[in-house]
Amino acid sequence: MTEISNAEFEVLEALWQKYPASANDIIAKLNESTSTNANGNSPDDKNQEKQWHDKTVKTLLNRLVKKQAISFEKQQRHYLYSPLLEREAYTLKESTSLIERMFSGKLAPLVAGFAKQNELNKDDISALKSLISDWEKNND
Amino acid sequence: MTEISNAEFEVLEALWQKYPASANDIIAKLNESTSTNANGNSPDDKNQEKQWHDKTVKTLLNRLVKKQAISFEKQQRHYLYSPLLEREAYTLKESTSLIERMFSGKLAPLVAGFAKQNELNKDDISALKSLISDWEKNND
DNA sequence: GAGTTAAGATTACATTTGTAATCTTAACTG
DNA sequence: CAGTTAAGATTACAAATGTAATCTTAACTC
Repeated sequence: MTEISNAEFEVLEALWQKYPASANDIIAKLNESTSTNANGNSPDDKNQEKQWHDKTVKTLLNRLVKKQAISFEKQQRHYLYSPLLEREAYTLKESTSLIERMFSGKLAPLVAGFAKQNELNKDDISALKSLISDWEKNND
Repeated sequence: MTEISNAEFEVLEALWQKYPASANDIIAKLNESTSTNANGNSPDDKNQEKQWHDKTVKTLLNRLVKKQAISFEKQQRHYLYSPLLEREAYTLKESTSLIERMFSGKLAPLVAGFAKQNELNKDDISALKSLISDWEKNND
């Protein structure tokens, strides 16, 4: 399958969150501010969430259809899109590819890089421990 | 700084392995077979290591210089290149970026994805455990 | 039913990327 | 020293990508 570009991935993300979805749903989701807006941000602050132009998103939807990453079904005047690609499958593929390319396929060096640069906190560690103990439960 | 493309990254990899290096050193390193050649592979088997054309590599070296990822010093007729970018810094940046984009910045979900698809083996687990215990030694 | 919208389709266009070929020129060679 | 060579510089060019604008036309509106 063809590669999904970064911009296409963001559109897919919006779709994965809720589907089937119309182009407008997706555009709206992409443009809704993800920042905590409940704290009196002034309108001109630096909350520069990228604004997606509707034509841009439609182009990307088209490309995703061509790449068979999403499908659509006609609904009156507009389409309802759905992902054909599962998020988990995609993220695993991308993760694997990065780890393959930069860490000879080994996960530990990636984690080690994080540790070394103090990018790990207590939560990360306990999450990892819990994953490990799960793994050990299933592989003894 | 500008982004490093995939092909550029492979050239950088060759340079990181040994530098300073001439263009020819780098081309040679890129083209040396990484597969286990000690087992009587026939010459026409499917060991299709990508062959790098020298012009291609030189273009990429040029682009890396422009992107300030590598430097060079003139040496008689040719140049000796060296990385300006550290491998660890680069891989950390890329890892962080991927984790940011697909896992909300959390490392655990990436690892969980691996675990779920049976991409983890005993070695990975013990490497992770060892990283964790190191981390805990330094953060108590 | 005629006119207006608005969805999606098609076209556009600059940049980046992969992949080289050609050009310049300093350096080796006889 | 003149000729040849080979490094790096410059140019090339198609495909992918980000980012839209324009075109078509089916569907609402009056």
